Amino acid sequence: MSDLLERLRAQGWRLTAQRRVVAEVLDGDHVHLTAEEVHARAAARLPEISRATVYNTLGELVGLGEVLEVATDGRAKRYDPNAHQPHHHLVCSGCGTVRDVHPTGDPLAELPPRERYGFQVAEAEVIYRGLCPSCA
Amino acid sequence: MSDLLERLRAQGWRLTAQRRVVAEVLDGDHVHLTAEEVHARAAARLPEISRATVYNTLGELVGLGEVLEVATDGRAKRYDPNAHQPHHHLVCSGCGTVRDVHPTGDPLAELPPRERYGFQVAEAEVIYRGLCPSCA
DNA sequence: TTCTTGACTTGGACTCTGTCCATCGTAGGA
DNA sequence: TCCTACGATGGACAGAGTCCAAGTCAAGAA
Repeated sequence: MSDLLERLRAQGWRLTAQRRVVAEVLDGDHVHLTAEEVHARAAARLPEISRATVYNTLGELVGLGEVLEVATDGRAKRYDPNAHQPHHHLVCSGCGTVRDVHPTGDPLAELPPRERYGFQVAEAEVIYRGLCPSCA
Repeated sequence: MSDLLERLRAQGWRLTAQRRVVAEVLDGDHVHLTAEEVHARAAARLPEISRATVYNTLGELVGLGEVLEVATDGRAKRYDPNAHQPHHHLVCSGCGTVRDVHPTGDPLAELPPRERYGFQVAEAEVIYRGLCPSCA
């Protein structure tokens, strides 16, 4: 986590209380918060923090490759701090819980050239859907 | 297409001009329109059709399994009439164009039991991202 | 330590996507 | 042809996210 703050600082990021709190809120495993959730948790520590700042900061972290944006449903995007280890997502259709998962095989390698339509394919994102133990 | 209308009628669907136009707009291959786009095209043929009706009809078609909902970006959902042949999607990060693709291998089979966290996994959805020939 | 300045934050207005609801219209069976 | 329940309408509303003008402050300079 402090690694993250150091890396950001090294890239010329100005370190403000707001940015620090947002980064701290995103720390941990299997964290997939929506922007509103990030704002709520950040506001618990820094009550004056604004929604706009949370959106700005999340957008910057995504741009810097430190956080991933995941659209698990048609609703709010979720933010995943596990950006340096390749993985995919398992989502509960009932409650929306998200887990990071590591399938065998590489989906990118499984798309034959003739199925690429001349695209320069850069990445593959897999979302598994099902019911979690509590919802089943 | 008329097959679709027949199937729907067989399921007790009341056939109105509005529903027919929405179904017609969705006819074809590699069709991935947003609700607004469906509305615009439907309104070209039936000017009085309302947004609410388009949303209702799309929702019903999805519920009946005749159309798939695809969230390719954080923005509007897209509606894919190719619901009876399993496939995934290739999305251009530049212009948002979507193509249906058929990778080899089955992503579901590639998720080991210990990576399922007790979930009853029902489906896997793969989105390939890259740049289309025009955007590259 | 204090000053300076440009980057950052704020909050409110705004946009986009989608849902809801009361009312009106009509498909299709009797 | 008539009836009526199902479907359509449009306007209000809600959720998620963006934009902007004005105020604030981190961090380098003196």
